Amino acid sequence: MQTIKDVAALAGVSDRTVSRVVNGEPNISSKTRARVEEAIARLNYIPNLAARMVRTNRSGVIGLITDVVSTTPNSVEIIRGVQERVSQANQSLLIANTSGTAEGEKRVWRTFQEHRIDGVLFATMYHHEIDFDPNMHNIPAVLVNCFAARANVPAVVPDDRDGGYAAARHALDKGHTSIAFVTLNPLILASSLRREGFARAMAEAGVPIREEWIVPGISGAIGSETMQAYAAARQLLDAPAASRPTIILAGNDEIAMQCMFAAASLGLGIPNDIAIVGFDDFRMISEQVVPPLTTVALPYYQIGVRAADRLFALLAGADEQPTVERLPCPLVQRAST
Amino acid sequence: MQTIKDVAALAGVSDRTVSRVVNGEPNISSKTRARVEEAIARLNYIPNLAARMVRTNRSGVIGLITDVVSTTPNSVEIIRGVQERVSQANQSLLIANTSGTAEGEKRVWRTFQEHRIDGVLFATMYHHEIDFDPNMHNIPAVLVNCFAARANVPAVVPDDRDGGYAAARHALDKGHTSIAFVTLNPLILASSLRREGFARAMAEAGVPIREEWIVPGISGAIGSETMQAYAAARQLLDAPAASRPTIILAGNDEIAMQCMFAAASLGLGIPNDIAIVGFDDFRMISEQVVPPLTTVALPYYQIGVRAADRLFALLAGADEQPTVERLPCPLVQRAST
DNA sequence: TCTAAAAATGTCGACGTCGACAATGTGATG
DNA sequence: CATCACATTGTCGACGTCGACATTTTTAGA
Repeated sequence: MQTIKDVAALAGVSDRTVSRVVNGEPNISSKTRARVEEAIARLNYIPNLAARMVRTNRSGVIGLITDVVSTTPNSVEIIRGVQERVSQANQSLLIANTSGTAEGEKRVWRTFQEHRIDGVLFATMYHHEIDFDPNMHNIPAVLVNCFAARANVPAVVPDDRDGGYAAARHALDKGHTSIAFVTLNPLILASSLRREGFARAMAEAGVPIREEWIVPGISGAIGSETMQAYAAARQLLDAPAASRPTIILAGNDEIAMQCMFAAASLGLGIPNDIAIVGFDDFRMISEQVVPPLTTVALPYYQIGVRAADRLFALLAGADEQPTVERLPCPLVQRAST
Repeated sequence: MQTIKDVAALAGVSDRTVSRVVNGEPNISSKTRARVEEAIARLNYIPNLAARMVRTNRSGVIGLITDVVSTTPNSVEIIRGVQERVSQANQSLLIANTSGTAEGEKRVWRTFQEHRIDGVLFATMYHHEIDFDPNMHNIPAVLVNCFAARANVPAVVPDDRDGGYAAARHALDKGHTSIAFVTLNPLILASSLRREGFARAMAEAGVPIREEWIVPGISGAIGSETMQAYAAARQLLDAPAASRPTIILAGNDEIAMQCMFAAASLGLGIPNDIAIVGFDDFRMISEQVVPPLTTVALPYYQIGVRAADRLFALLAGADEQPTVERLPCPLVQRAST
């Protein structure tokens, strides 16, 4: 592999001058620059980042730790968003996942430290609170889709409350007042947040909430939950038109899909007999069900972008106050409402 | 950050001895090793990979190039499989994607070369033939979910033909003879392969193929295709019981899902009135539709594992003959058949 | 006990790059 | 034409590690 010295020899200058050209330093005569650049091109020289790093002690690498997020389809978008910014900043992205185990997490941190990464993004599959001590690893970090319990760590999360509000608001705007809510597992943070937003919108509109129409579509301990949205929806819908809901807000798109199957099994048409609103905007479902699903989009791509931005700001010493940043969840209107 | 010399000083040995301990070299007295290890632990010393690399000229980093694969949910499993092996081998994984553009691909290769990665996995979203010249970049490479047109490059792909065969075989085993096939976009390689497998199973069983029951569920130029599985399935199923198929094989799980909606819209029960077999085993769909979907699983995780294995073999100089390796697509039985 | 082989440890320098500083070239000014 | 400021280029060595080789210590056999 060619080194900076080979280039220097060919161009007839010192290696230091080549280094200056490569790094775009000022005060190079345009004639010299041209000669060096030609030599670089001719030799197909590519700088050795490792050597640079040994010298400068900055790696230009950002680490992304995921619990199992890189495994879960809906949050792959986070990675895309991060990558977008990382490559814009001419840095590289090292991805590792902990498999959700403490041992795995230890291994990952070690790898990152061996690489002397400049900063870390820590992403989780579910939006939830975690126990994260930023001082433990001594590497600038931004949390993604989660936030720190004790410490003050910058974090970027979806505004689930806002999303729940948007879903309910949409139902109300469409003139519905008989509104059911088939929720996520109540143990999940997103579940309560979305429900809060829902409740606020209902209160604002002065529409009473029918508690018996708020039922879990998923339940059980995390990690071994059961899906029961189909049964729940059937029970809600198996009633005379006058005494059943006219719209179902679903905790996520899978729940919404099961609700659609339930409606179909009862011969109810969507959206005329029963309207349905999903959550997450997981395209493979929301765009492919029949009819396509109106749903609240989780801004995963944007979350990735913002998280990367904030990390770079942190690295640049921009004194961004460490806070939890909540990104809005916009409603995507399709044919199910 | 602590260096090997700090450790050496604390342990009262030479830095070279510490290096030997760190790298597990033989011929170290257990007493010395213990002293060194204690010093390492006490100082929380972590080796500097960049420095090691400058010296040894091996980076311990594998690059994964994806076109947009890291974006697509179903093949995230590839990444998981790769990561499994990479971390087992104590290496790191650098992931980059080309966004599908030539410019992006160039950028990614440059990044990889700057990092002096040891080898590359090149993964694509769709199983298809690509134009890949292994000599161009001069880095050992294994193709994933694609294969090289001209050159002889090791590749790992799903055996779509085998999968099509498995689906048809399953239908036949269940006693069906009125078998319809709602296919992928015919322009896609997987589409023809799956269909070939289907045809072979039918021929072997001596069951004639009804050409009018083989209809595309997706069509249009790649990148701007339209989904029409729902309409296609309705047309197939909107007929008296005697003159309609008893089972539909779907080109993928999304198509299968649309077929299920079509069946429901006609008041047909699954699997009694009409059975349905999917393809891909994309869990978010296959496990959540009602009833859960019998489907042919794409072995993405295994593909990732094998690809990584072959790359390491290549790096170790094991003269694995460069061939396309096809991994089987097992049928997953659920309630839709 | 002595000797040779094997085991354990140390010394030195190079890997490719860039920071610190030195040296040279260039042009403007008086 | 001397002087000075500034632009341009070069020299040297260090970053942290490990390969090559040298030296010292231990072990085994006679």
